[in-house]
Amino acid sequence: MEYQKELKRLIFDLKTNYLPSVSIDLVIFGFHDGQLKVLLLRWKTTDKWCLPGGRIRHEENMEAAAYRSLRERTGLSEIFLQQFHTFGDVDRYTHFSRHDTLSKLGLPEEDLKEFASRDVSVGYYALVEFAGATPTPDLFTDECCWWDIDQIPLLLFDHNDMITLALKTLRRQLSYQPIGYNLLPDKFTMPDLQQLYETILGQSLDRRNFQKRMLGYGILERLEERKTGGAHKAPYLYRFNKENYEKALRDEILFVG
Amino acid sequence: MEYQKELKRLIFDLKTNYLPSVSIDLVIFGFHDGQLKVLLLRWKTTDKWCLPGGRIRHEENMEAAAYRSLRERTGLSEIFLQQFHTFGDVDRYTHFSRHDTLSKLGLPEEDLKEFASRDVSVGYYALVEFAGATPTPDLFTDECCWWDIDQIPLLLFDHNDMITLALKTLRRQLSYQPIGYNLLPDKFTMPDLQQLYETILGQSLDRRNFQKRMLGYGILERLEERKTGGAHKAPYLYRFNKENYEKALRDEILFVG
DNA sequence: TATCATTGTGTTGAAAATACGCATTAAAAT
DNA sequence: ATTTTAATGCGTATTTTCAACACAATGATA
Repeated sequence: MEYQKELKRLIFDLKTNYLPSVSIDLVIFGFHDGQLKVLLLRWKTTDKWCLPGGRIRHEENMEAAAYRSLRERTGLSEIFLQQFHTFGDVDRYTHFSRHDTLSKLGLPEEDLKEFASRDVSVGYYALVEFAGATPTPDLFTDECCWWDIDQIPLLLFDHNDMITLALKTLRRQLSYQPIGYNLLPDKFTMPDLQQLYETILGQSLDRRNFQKRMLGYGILERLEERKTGGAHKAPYLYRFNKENYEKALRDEILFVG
Repeated sequence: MEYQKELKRLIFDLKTNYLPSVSIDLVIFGFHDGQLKVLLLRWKTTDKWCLPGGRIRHEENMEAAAYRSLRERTGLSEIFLQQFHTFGDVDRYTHFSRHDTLSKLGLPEEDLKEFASRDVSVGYYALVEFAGATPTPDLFTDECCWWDIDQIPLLLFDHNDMITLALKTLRRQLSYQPIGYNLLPDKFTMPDLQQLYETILGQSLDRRNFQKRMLGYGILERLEERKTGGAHKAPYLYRFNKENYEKALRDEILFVG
């Protein structure tokens, strides 16, 4: 059985080359059709979903490990990635037994014992451009795809809690840092940007005040082009001024909140 | 040599009963004489200082492990404790070699190898009442005492960075949560509270506006007593209304910022 | 060419944050 | 005992920010 062999090799690799007791979980946010989405994986031979994750190599910085996992699941690099919390409860595996879940992979009991032991997990959230990502499952999973944030099912482990906290952190971050650089295409309209903010915050904002504030921060460049094709008045296209955008990120200027 | 024996036992205990690869570091803030203080430990037989820390038992929640370490260093429980960041760089041991530092303990080379390997460390910060704490060193350290926040020396490992980030997080927290419950004595004056805020924020605030805002949040109860003894007009004593204080913590109402 | 929904810009009023005035007070100085 | 001093308690203006709303401009559609 080719798969079992590969799995064996993977387990051996994990045991020897990666830090024990610590794992990484990723809440990857995308934005499409006015909806905030999260990338989920379906556990092999089950109908249960979970967050993508990874582990840290012995000679690898933790953040680099998170970026690596992100790249493996989406094909993207150069992405906004932010650590938001580390989860260390013993009973992080409430909804479904971790032992049972892992046994579905067809692991021998000896490996299960070690593998199913308790981990501390560092949570990161990422903001990626929906269109550019190529969702790719890993060896533990059959399927990888986007889910609407308000239609997430009951997930494996404590992953529902992770998404909730990631979103809460993201919303708070919105109040002191700009957002959108990795979520929107290079050129976008003001309504696009506003819809992004509204989706993340879960509330509608006044169109005119929003525009005023955004322009006031000096992180946007208005292009001469307009977005044609849609009905009615054609809106201007904007682009982020990367320099000012990153300065705003550093300085943590107050934003919409 | 009794100490070597005890150290051996400790190392064995750590290897068998605690999670490998993960440690906890604590930035314990106190407030005294108008100064923000941090609790530091002096590494055995050296003049180098570091943050207190600990490890997680296999069947112990991570937060419980942090509380346990906090209790061991200060004698205090029931304390404000908050996770602020997890540090996972490979070269977290820049200023001083981790191998050399650990060898000062008199460890045999075999233990050193395993023990000096790279850890991921979860950082917590705590706010404690200065007067109530009893600083206590551990087996790795000779001395445990408070340092003024602006007189911290070059510390072992990446502990200077940890303090910087903890303080940054604390300052940010101040903008959406009340503070002081575990930093001030039971009864305190408005100037006491203001001085605490000013010290943490590193800037002076208008006395009258500060009072107005604080009273407006409804987390303070003014007592009939006044604080006598000092020169000039005697200020009222206040006490936190625990119920409202904790409600404000939960609701994350906006505060001074 | 008129219609329509949406965009771009400006104005106004309320609310909040900030700056500042002054009488009161308790210890210290005279 | 009286005056002085410096800090407290409470109050009022001023400025700034935020939220609500009005209206002209635009470009595809009918």
